[in-house]
Amino acid sequence: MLPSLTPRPRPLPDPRANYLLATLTDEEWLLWEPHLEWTAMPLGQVLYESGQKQSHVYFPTTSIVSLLYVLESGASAEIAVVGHEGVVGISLFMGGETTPSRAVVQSAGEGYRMRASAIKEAFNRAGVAMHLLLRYTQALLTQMAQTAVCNRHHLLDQQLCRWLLLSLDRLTGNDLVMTQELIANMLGVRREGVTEAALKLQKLGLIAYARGHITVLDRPGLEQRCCECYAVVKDEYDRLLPWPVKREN
Amino acid sequence: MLPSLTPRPRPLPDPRANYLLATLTDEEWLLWEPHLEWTAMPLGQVLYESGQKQSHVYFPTTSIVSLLYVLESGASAEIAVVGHEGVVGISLFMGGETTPSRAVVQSAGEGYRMRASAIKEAFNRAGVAMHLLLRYTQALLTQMAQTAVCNRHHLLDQQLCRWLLLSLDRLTGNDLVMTQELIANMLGVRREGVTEAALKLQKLGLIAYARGHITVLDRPGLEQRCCECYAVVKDEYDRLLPWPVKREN
DNA sequence: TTTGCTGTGTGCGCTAGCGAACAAACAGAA
DNA sequence: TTCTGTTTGTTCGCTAGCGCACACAGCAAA
Repeated sequence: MLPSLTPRPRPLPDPRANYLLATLTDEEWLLWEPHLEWTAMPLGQVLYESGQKQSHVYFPTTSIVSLLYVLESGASAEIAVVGHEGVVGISLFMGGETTPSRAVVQSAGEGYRMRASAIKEAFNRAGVAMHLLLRYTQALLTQMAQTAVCNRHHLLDQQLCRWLLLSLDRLTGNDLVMTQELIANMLGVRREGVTEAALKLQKLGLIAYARGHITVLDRPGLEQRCCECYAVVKDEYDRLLPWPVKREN
Repeated sequence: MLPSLTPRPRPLPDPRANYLLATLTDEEWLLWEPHLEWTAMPLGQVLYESGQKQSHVYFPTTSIVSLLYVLESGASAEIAVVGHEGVVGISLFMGGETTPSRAVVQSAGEGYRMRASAIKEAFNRAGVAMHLLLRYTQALLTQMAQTAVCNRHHLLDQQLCRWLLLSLDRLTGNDLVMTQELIANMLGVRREGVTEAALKLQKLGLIAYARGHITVLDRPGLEQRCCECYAVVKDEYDRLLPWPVKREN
């Protein structure tokens, strides 16, 4: 499925399908470009493990990555999701080197990666790129905070809607390849709970579910059924990470 | 109780009771010091409102500040707590200017504040101070993430322990001035739930509770009864925000 | 075809926490 | 003292979600 085996002189998929890479100034881009390495990101790949030193940051283009916390008990919960709008591995430029979370590819696809040393150097030039990365970090922070509140107060149905919408925003098309078991792990709930919630949505005609393949049929309906959390996060991403109006890449 | 009414030529309480201010290099300190303004932080004071432009950052010294999310329904939940180890208002230097959360003084005390323009200027010098603030931000991020997981998976009893310990770490002594009603708001649960949990801890001899006044009697016992979340966050703070060994202020 | 595996649907009893209503203890003011 | 408002304790029915067990459907390999 992935064209990773096909030899190509220069990766065809545009690195600048990633928002952060796309909105670099031309000058910055010239400095970044040589350090970017195309990489396939297959489902389940662990980009970094909790507390483990990270060698690269990843800029997803067509993939989605989940940031997961895994508890001693084995229970887990997603704290944020990263797609083509962001970067995985912020602790490298934030200065912590590691974080107590795990990053797993939740939806297979592609992306670009950059060595730790290169991103640090780029960050420490302290230019527009740094401020871009910092604004992204704040957006991520908002997502995490909203997840915390959502976990506390909202029904599983609503959380599933939020999760579907967040994932959908990071993909092209209306399809998700994702078993209920995996969704349950992400949301930190039972698989049966997801089955139940998904059935409700299906009966409402909002989604169609078939053995690890979800199709969203009625996005507005999904948004309506969702808790406010999705909108808050979305608005904050839009606010903090706007597309420049002047430049056209 | 607070000496805010006593006229004083220069604030006696040391600004450098705040970790971030304390670990500035001497050169940085000279630049920061003129911009720091002593401020009383009474219980319940709102330092910033959700989505509202912030005029200052606050460096608590003897106070504790809660970062709260308030939902449309009126329900709320604390996503992180800031004391003498940190700063309130990171969105100012992160570049977002605002965040969708609210900052409320949870435990009365004092602190220092700095105008938005001054902190931005200090941050944009891109020196050690910037990296210090960024490491703090990462620590805060960890706290928020852990809160999200804790909200999902742990019992109220354990969460109360976590909350007590996190608060205690940010104060001197073993006393907290805090009604169960307020704690419930912070944890995003019912007041009755807190009553029940607090009674359990009291019967175990871990705390003593009396009309808005908690005394921790057995801290190790509290830590033992707590979920792992407290330790994870504590370790991460210690790792990211170490006291310099060479310098002695 | 059988076998086996992976997903999904269902049923059941159980529990933590909710919502609401109310009682009791306490503190400070009149 | 009495009054009043605040804080804490207690009860009761209710529900979302858990843990467990199991049925069944789709699919692929043997």
